[in-house]
Amino acid sequence: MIGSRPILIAGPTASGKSRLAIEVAARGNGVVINADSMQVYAELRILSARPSATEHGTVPHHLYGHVPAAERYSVGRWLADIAKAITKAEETGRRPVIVGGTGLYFRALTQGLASVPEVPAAVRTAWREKAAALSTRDLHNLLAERSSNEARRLRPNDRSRILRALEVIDATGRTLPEWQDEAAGAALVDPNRAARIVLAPPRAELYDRINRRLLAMMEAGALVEARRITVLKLDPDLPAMKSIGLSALVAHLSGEIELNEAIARAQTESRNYAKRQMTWFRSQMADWPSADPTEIGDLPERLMGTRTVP
RNA sequence: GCCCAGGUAGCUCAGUUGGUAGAGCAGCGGACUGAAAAUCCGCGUGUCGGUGGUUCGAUUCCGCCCCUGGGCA
Repeated sequence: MIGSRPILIAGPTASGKSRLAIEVAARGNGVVINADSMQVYAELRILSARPSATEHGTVPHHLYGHVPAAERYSVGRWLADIAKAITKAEETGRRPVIVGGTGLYFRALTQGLASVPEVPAAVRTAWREKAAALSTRDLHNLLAERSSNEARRLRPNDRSRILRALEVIDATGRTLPEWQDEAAGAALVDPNRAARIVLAPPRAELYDRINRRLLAMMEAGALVEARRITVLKLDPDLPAMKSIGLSALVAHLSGEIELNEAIARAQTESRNYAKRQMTWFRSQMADWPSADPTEIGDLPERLMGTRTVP
């Protein structure tokens, strides 16, 4: 557990988190640390809305664009990375300002992550190849043969969780819930000792910002960025390839759809995502204070204060 | 002006041999432990373009009108 009092800023996409984080870090001798699963990828600067070097100003930023899109990042790797980043911040006497939109990352940070052994790449690859020819139902049946409990726990259509469950059983001989019960990881940050906030703009306002930001991304060169990524010929199954808007822009680049349709699709995906984020924050992080960033008021002061934030 | 095809949910459309209608998308709610910007679950009343007529009953059949698209002039 860390000694200093970190500041945690969560919020849906386009809610203005990064700006707030930079302001707070600049005024409070802090470092900004990323808690967003897509902003870690080097090739996704515009599409992931990663703050640019000029936006960083004089504030140090960590865990932004430090992973090649060809790699498979994960919450486990992020947790290891952020442990180092926090330690480093403390050594230099700076306060960590952890900002992002990935709810799972905040959960792992503040509640710990089960110490499941890493599934060997060979096992993962084997399952991926095997799964390619199988329906999700088939996979669910395979899971039921190995553990009826796991099969019952997961929906028969939930392909990504079913695959993960199969991999874990195959690689470790135990199920995920067994690991979670017996190998609960310690939390890196005690949420009660951190200053934390969930930015929650009114829905209509947020959607408007999302739609406008997509247009701004286009002007900033999102198409060029998308093309650069297609040139890499990466496995479409990689996490970075699931970045919002990427498939729509690629579809346009290959002549399948008009530009305005690609933009509309990317905007819709982004709105859908924001909605899922808000659901997570509401239910999984219900004990976090929330604030409407459109009337930000003294939020930076409250976050920096030593004991005014509940 | 004439001919043809349409006008049904916010959008794209299906359908009702006459008994007031349902898909996809959008939108809304929910789940969530190493792919999480992932993955999954749930939610469908709308003058069936308007107006007359036929009928026990019309969104459905008939007349007229309006609108949209295409064609002919």
